[in-house]
Amino acid sequence: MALDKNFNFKEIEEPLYKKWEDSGVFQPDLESGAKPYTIMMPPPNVTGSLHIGHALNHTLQDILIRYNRMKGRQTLWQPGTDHASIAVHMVLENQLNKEGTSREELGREAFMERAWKWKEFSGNTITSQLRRLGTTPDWSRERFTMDDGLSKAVLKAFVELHKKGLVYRAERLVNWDPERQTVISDLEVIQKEQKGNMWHIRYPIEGETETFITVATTRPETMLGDTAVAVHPDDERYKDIVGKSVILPITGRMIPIIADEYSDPEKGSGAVKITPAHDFNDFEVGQRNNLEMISVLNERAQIVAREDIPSEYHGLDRYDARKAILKELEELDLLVEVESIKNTIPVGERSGVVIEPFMTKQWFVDTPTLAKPAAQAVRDGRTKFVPQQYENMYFAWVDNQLPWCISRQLWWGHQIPAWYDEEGNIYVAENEEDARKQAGEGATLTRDADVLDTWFSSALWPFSTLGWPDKTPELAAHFPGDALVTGFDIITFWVSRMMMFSLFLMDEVPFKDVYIHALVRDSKGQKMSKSKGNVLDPLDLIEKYGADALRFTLCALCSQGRDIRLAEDRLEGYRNFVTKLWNASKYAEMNACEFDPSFDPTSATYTPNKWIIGEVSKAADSFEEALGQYRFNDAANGLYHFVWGTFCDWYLEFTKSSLTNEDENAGEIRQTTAWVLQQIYILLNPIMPFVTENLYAQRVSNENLVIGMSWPEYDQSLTNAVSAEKMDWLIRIISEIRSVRADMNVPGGAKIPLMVKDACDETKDGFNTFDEILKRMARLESITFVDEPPKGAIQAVVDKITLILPIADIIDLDAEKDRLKKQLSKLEDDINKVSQQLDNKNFVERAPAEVIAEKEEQREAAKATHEKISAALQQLEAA
RNA sequence: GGGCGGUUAGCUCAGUGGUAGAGCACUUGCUCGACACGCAAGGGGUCACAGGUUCAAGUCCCGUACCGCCCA
Repeated sequence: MALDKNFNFKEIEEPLYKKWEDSGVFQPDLESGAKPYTIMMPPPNVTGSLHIGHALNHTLQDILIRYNRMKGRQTLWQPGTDHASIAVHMVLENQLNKEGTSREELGREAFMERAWKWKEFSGNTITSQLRRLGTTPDWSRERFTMDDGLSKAVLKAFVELHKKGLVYRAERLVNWDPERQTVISDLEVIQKEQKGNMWHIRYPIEGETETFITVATTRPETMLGDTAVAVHPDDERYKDIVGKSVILPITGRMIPIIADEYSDPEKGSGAVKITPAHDFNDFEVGQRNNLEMISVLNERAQIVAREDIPSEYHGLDRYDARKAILKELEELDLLVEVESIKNTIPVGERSGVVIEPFMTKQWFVDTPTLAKPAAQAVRDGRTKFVPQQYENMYFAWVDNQLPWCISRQLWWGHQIPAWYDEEGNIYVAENEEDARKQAGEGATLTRDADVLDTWFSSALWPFSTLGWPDKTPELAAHFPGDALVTGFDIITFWVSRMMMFSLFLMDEVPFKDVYIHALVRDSKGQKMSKSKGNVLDPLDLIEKYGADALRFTLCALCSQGRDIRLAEDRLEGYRNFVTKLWNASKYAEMNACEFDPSFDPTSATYTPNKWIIGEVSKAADSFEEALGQYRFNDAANGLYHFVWGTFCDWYLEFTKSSLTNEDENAGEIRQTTAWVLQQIYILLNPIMPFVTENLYAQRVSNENLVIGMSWPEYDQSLTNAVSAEKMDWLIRIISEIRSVRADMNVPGGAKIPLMVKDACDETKDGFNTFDEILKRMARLESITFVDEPPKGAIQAVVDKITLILPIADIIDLDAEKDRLKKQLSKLEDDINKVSQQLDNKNFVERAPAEVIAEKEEQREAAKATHEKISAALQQLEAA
């Protein structure tokens, strides 16, 4: 069966993937006793669909997994998705809104049912898309953060943390989303810059007439909750009034003037209003000064009905209240100035709603305590970041932890395992029965209605997916993992929390290496986003160029510490590479290069064969070295260069005519060609699995899948320096002649004679051995050895010999003279440069001997070439 | 404001103290029996700027400018 004209990826990818999946190789053989290799897939959001960032992330993981599987490791790539509390709520509540109902109307149970149904329906989108990429996680072990097992792990972790006092309930100021009506974490709040106003308001001082203190604020509506005015203790202007009170306008409440370093004398009037229940900084001031905390906004960010707040404000939305208050202040002649400023406002990452600092009772994790061992583990090198510079980002976060608020006023998620009795006592337990035991007979218990932050369950991922808290064989084998592959934006959300929870619950780091890859941007360096319309959809790209091309592109562009700018022409280039490999295989097929399992590469005798076999082993070594250091671009480019630049451009050309002429080397060449291709299919398989698997099946054997094969190990003797040197010489001779011909505009088709001057016996031997190759590839009519060049010939120097092309009649002699002069001047520059160094006493005294020797050699070589070229020029000028 | 990264060919980027590299683009020439998604050859660089260390700096150090990111 002959190969098609091109690789028809559209028809081949899907059935091939099925073959892989059905073969069972994705699953680790726990009985094998082989050294485990484990990667925990960062669980994509269950609501999500595949974007180019996922494509990069999963391609890199798949390359590591496929490679290590072939290396014989017991490989587990653990896949799954997380339940994305807030995102799912947003989807479902939008649906309910459209239907004219709400989750409250529906009730918790019915809502959850609906959420599960929705998950079953759309939750598989991303996992099926990942299959299109050709990724090979163990789908049979796919987990979801709300599975029974993982939920059990969440309960266990919560209870364990609570026992040690590392989970607790407290009243604190938190980030509140008034639309979603839930707490969100610091990390989900984005500080957005905007144009705003700074309103300067006068507060009358008690017991004095016409004396005011002016405060400035960007949020006038919170003044209803002011409980102090603060001035700097060193501020002379206000020295006398510290300790007095101001009459808070509109409310008539008396609030003290206090001295606190928080207020900045340089800013505005130097006096600042303090609203501890509505601002994080003011909260701190309040704690320091024992101030009252007055919440004036409810959970919907509406003004509450307090006695000291005039009733017309009750129930007003925060922005309506702002307008009304400003109007009233103006009427009272208390608004002295409105200043236009740039300020930042906190916005919910997902909802886009302005976040409100809100006083409420919530559950917290004592992350400041948990973060200490997590930081130490990286400082000790038990977990390494690659590239290392990302450790800074990790430390910046982990060393400056604030308690992590983990309760969310949502339903979709893990309900907090805490029960309250009628007196408000708290019982934390894995189930109600245990809680009841703690509470004693007759207590009426109600469970906390809130759920946990999704990241709480994700933080357990490296061991909860393996069956923890049970002691399973997979947990024993595959924890801790080897590598975590993720983007830098997830270091804080996820990496640090896995570190903390893993060290606390498992007493071990969750993974040895954290490889942080780049962000994929568009060709102009802009972040891809739907609103900008510059999104490259990986599925479109797969449709257009094939999964192999996409995978190879992402791998080849993935250099460390830089973002990836992805343009479609790169994909085109690597699609061409797929085609190149295809055509080389087709060439082999047409020339009857059939794979011979009995072929022993160490037995090859023909020099080009020995050479290319050695090059295979070098290419494999570089690939392994690069991958070992997570240098994906080097890994990809090394193979690219070997396949295209070495094997196709040189080896196949060297050996072509032996095959057509059926000379004495033809047999070994056929074996070698087929063997090299077979090796290429294997070496390239981790990056380009589809085309290599397909070619292997068609051209080598379809008995076994490449995916399950062993990574080749090459005998050291295969890298043969002597043949490498010989072939390198041959390549340089051919390149030099081709270059001179092109420079001198010798017609491509013209066969010309070559004369060689100063050839030693070894060189003559080389010319004789490769006579046919030289004549064909350099388009030569004849090769002869001479002592003196004829008049008016082109000359070129390679090593110690001079190549002479006596074609005076077809070339422009002046152009040739110019060419030689240019070469001479370049050589003179080189000689001067090196001489300058060699003449420098300091250099000769201090530089290492081998460097000096190298320079001397360079100078000698340049001088020798210079001499030969000057002779050529003289000879030409004499003509 | 604090921190981190970047600045190398037209573009996108490698580069590990010892004479600057790749891919794409560009120019020229090729219906040579695998491949025009190709072959061959070529042009193109003040390595952002200024200073320092060193026998020797794109590479190490300091500063400046600009770009990007993270944190406040």
